[in-house]
Amino acid sequence: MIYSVIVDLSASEVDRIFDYKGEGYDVGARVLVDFRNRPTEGVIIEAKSRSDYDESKLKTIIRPLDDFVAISPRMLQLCDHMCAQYHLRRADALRLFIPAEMRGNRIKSLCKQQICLATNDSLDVILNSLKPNATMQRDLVTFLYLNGATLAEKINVEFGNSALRALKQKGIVSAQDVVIRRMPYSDIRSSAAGKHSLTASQQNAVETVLSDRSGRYLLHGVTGSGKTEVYLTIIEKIVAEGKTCIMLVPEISLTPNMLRQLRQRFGDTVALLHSGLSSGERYDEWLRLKNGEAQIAVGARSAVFAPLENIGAIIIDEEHDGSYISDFNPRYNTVEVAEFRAKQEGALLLLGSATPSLGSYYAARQGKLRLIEMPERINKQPLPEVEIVDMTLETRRGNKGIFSEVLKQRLADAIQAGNQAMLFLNRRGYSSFMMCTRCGYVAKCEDCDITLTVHREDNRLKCHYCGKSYYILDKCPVCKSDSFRQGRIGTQQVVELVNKMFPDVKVLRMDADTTQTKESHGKILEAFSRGEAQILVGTQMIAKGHDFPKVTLVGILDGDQSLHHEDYLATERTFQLITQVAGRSGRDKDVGTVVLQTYTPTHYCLRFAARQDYVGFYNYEINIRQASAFPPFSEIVRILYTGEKEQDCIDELVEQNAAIANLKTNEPTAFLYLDKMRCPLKRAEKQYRFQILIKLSKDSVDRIIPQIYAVCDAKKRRSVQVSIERDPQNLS
DNA sequence: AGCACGCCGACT
DNA sequence: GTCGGCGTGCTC
Repeated sequence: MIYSVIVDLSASEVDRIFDYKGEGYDVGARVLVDFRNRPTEGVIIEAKSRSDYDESKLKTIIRPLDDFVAISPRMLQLCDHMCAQYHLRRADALRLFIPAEMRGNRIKSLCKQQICLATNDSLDVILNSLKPNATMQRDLVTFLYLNGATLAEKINVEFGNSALRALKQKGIVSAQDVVIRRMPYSDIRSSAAGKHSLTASQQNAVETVLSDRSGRYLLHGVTGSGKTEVYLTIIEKIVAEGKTCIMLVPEISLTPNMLRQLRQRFGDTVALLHSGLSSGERYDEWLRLKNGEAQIAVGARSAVFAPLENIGAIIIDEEHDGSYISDFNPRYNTVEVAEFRAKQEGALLLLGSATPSLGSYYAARQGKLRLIEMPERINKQPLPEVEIVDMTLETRRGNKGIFSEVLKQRLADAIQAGNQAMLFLNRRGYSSFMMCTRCGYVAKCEDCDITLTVHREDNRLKCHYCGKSYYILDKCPVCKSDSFRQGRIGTQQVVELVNKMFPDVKVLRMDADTTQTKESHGKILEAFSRGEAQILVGTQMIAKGHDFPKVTLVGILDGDQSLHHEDYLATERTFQLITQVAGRSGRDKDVGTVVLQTYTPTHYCLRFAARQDYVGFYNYEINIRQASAFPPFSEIVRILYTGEKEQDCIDELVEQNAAIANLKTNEPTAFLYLDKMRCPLKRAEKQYRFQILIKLSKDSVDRIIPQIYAVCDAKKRRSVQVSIERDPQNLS
């Protein structure tokens, strides 16, 4: 038999099929092959009787790598689809389907010694064979008789090693190695959860979704409307019917919360998959799904590749969230992958959000998704009131600070009342740049075209792109002046200012700098939840999904920040972010308030966000998209050229641009836009960056995309990397 | 990716 | 003379 093998090497030059001889292998199995005289891992993607290659030169597969078929036929199909859709290398796409630790033979099953009784005699018989004064041994035997097999480590602690050794010697007990399953967050246990009563709109949502088990739904529910309970009820129903489910949340930090709720309901049938687990945990959880021990997979975007069969439902919470789009090799869109899998399996697909992406809501309006609205919070709590504060007026009144008078007052009120407040600023560090006041020199990263951010805690300048850190400047390297001006305020400085305003109030900060270690994220949130601090300052990290009943005030310090980017997604993102942040306020009995500070108070995005009027925003924005032919009315394609040699990048770009211009002449109506340019981020991590931007009419995409891929595949220079992004989320 | 092959500059 | 730079070609 001839087998087509994809070798596990990530390079465009080996991204093709290599044929090997062998006998008795399954398609989808991982195998070891001799590639270029070195043992290399690969995956069999096809079995055939003939090869196009000279068959006498074929090598033989060395051996199988696992005792099971790692990738199911359906997953191979998905892999094919993704390679065609996103122009991925096979090896990169295949890696998504297998936990990393399986590659390179790195799996270590956790083995521990287990002790059990070696005879079937009754307890009395065993005890009679022991000396009456051997109390430890008698206790241990009794314990094992009552409790059954127990881990040796536990017995050593409770009964001592000598008793155990003596009993082993006598042949009364025996030891064997057992494989222990590592369980992430093992402290989160199932508990007897009471019956959950649903509100009328939750009930309606559940019934609608379950009415068509292979339907596609968009659940639009305002913040605090109880979407999670809808998800859980649906999962309960689907699992009861013997099917499996995938539940996705936007980021790792939100998994413990979702896991807790799932384990409470479904116990050990839940498996967690995300990159924050230890490698052992991840492998064990993956295997539990693979062999059917667990039926529910929960996790961040990679969990969409959970090795489940017979899937009944795929649920994506906060579907608008940018983290569902992988913008790094391999690039893919989780929602699209989920759609493909749901279709394959005849499963239902449920997208949920308080602020659906424009594309999803448009699809729903077009009837491609069934729209379910949950317009009210549970128990009819009002949505928070949003006050827009015009910061230009504050400045004119002489207030140059970052806090408006209104916000200061509201903060003081909240503290006085013993409530909690959150301050949101999407800029970490102390201040955004350091500039010489005499010559205008601004400190930049050596490897990136990025101005360095001042960090006061460790007194360094840091590049927020590559992470490189530098000494803070005491003299301007150009004109030797020692006078500097600092840029816009970041979260570190906000904490400092709040401490000055309210010296007795405890403040916590949550941003990428304070959440470097694995658990720090949860620790900060728990501390705030327990009331250890009254104010939480943070970046967009604090915007998502967390529920703090005592928060009655949310301050958005710079509502404009993400608004005035020139990319077409800026307003959509700003709306989502502000709505999500505002939704943190007033989740319990007290009405929440939100103070939204901005220099452009009349901007439609902020007006709609302040009223939490998603549909109003949608209608306005979708008109703009239609008028300007931006997605979802077209598709943007970006071809990115990166490399350390600037001229090589330019040469490659110019050649390929000519080829694409050629395509355009043949298909003038397909190309709504075509241009080449240096990227706004000119250089990153020592690599120069250039791009071709293309806007394709929706109906021509499927025809044109393969032609564009072909142009890029004809790349000539080895020093240049070419990557293609469909509907890129950031154009930097 | 990773390695061998092959062709030019600056050293013991 | 030769050590070593990295452009080029190839892997079933």
